[in-house]
Amino acid sequence: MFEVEAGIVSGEETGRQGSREPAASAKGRRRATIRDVARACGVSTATVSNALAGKPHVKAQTREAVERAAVELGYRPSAAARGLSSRTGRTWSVGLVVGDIENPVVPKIVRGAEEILWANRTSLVLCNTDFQQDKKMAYVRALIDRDIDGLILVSHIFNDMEARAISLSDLPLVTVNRMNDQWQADYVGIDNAAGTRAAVDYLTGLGHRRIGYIKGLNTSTAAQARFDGYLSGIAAAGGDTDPALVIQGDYTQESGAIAARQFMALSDRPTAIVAGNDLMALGVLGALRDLDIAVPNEVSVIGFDDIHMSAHPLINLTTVHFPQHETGAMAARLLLRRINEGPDDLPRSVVLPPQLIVRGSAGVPPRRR
Amino acid sequence: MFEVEAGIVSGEETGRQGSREPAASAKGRRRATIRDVARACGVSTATVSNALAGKPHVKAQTREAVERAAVELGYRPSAAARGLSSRTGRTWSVGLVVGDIENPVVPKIVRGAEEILWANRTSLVLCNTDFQQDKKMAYVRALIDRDIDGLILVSHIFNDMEARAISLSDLPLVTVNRMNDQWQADYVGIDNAAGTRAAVDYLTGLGHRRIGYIKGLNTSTAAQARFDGYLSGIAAAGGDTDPALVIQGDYTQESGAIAARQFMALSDRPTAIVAGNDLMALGVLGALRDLDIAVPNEVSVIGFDDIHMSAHPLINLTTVHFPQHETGAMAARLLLRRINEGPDDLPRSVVLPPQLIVRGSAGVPPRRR
DNA sequence: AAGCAAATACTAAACGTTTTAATTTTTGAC
DNA sequence: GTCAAAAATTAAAACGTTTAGTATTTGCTT
Repeated sequence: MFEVEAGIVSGEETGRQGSREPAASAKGRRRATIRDVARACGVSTATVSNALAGKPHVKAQTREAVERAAVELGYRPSAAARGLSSRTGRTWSVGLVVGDIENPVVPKIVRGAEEILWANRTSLVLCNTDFQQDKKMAYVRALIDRDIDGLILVSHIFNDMEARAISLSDLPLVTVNRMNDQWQADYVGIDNAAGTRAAVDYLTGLGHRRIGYIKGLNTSTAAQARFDGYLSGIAAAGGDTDPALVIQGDYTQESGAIAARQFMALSDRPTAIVAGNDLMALGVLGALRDLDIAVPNEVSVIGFDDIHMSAHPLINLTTVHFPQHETGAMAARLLLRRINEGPDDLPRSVVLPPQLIVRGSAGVPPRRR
Repeated sequence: MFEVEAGIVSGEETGRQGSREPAASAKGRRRATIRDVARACGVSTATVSNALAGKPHVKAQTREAVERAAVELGYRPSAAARGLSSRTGRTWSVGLVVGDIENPVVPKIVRGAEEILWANRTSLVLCNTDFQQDKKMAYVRALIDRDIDGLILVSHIFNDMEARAISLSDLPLVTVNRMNDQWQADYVGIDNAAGTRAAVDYLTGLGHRRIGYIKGLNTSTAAQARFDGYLSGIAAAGGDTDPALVIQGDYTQESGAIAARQFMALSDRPTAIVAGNDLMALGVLGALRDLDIAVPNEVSVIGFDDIHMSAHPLINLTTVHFPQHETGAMAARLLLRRINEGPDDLPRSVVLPPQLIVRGSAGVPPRRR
């Protein structure tokens, strides 16, 4: 399946030396500690700590000497020791729990969060759960063991029991894309119902009345809200409420393709299909191409999310834009805020507005035969 | 731009209580320490540590008691304290440095690595550098401060000076996709030259002789190798070596589109275009669609990477498959191996084979006018 | 030249583990 | 019962920081 080649050894041999001196061993120098710096400039570790932290009550001259010695020795404080010691014990790291990093919306959210976190010298521990309960729990436990400062959950929540089991009580927490009725946490997401509603309104405005909908996984509140938007749009326009027009998907491209075939097999086909996300919409487009059904002339298609590929000239999908980058950034901002402010202030919700992006996959319905 | 709604406060007020008892404060119980467990079953911390670590020389009865008390109190060892103490001081976390998490190949690599790391109880600190030198350096420094056990660099390397500056000497290191002549590290990647060569051979086999190539960023050894494969393929088939047939791109879709327009403006157009990656190939396809040039009837297009979208019926891109998941997984395996074995064994290189995936974007060249 | 406050620096404890070396307890043979 | 060996446990010393609390120096006032 693959080749393993012997690599090239560059530079000197790494032979072991007999001595076990802590000063400098065969394999590179031991990392300098604060004590080394203190010793180097004849001063106590406390002074080094204060000097380097920019605390007052340190003579300018001493501070300089310490700083010089620190760079000289290449001293860098150990994050672990810091996290342990300080009364305010921050580890400057947060957990980011996602279901599937390969879902195109996720990297954009991650990127948005990373940007803000990086600017605040906080590092990001990425956890991919495959949407498995136990993996999620195990990951969060590991994160708590690591004393992370906070947690961002993308499309995940905890039920009451889980939250209790991992004694989540005072961990700063932000949920993205998934409302949490049971547990107290900040939230950031979009108005999903309004998004789908805009899509449906656009279609009914074009004259469509028979509109199919492909639902996302029903474990998610977002999926439900998007569906609600569909229902309200259909109701408002007096559209067709045939139950055969709603198919359950699972947010994957394949499930979109399957649903499309199912719709097209109907004796009374829908003239338009709205998908719960772009990935399923892409599946629809693919299936329709395979079936040689023209988009939008025979069937209109609208997605949700506005992933990168939807804008490609060969795809050209009309869709509802979900501000992924901003969502991630906002989640990070809320989290840092809560980490700094403590648990005292009320949980906040930030609801970003979705926006219909009109491209070429939706048009007027075909004339009735 | 967005609405901020006051959240709903659930449950009891979080008013401060006067007392400052360490036992149980207003904001949830303090985390149980090993000392608490020890006290709870009248035993020393050393015994608790040994019992929980499954060390020998602990009476079965004691072990049971300790285990019971541990779960009872919800005791979980602090990772930070662990990393600090133990002689073998492992933190069970590694850094993963990528240039751009939004590039579709990256999440798959990340996912592959995550899978292996998770199975080995190691967590993953994600760093997104935007390919900026200073951000890369700062991130790595932060990682080293965190005492990570090892580092995976995706499409990044260090030059000698950088490596020295962060005293990288004994940090287990795996580079992905980018050979490193100066510094000693494990490597995993694919045979890029062979990949492009296969693509070019396929095209020349179909009769193409005038084949355009869009190079990736020339800072990368992978980009160079892919280009070398093109050159050797052209040479082997006696193809056209017009320098106008090679255009420098930057791995983005936009640069692919620009290059395509440039090729099509030529008086003597190429009959086929090979792109250094799929993203640029998608740009080519988009531009050709905009120009109303048929693929593959007028121009054939081949990409490199085989990102998810390339398989979509509307894209249907012939491309060279780069085993992204396996690459990430292998990188993690190599890293864990080196972490466990220590720096003594020779650096290894794993070279995975690329594979030409024939889809619909390449065909026989149009008949000469 | 003494006295005193401010400025500076230091000592020691704390953070939560693991590990070493020492100590106590148990076991089993005589 | 005695004693050595084996087993179980423990006290104490790390690990590398930060931070109270305390001690020293400095510089100014009388």
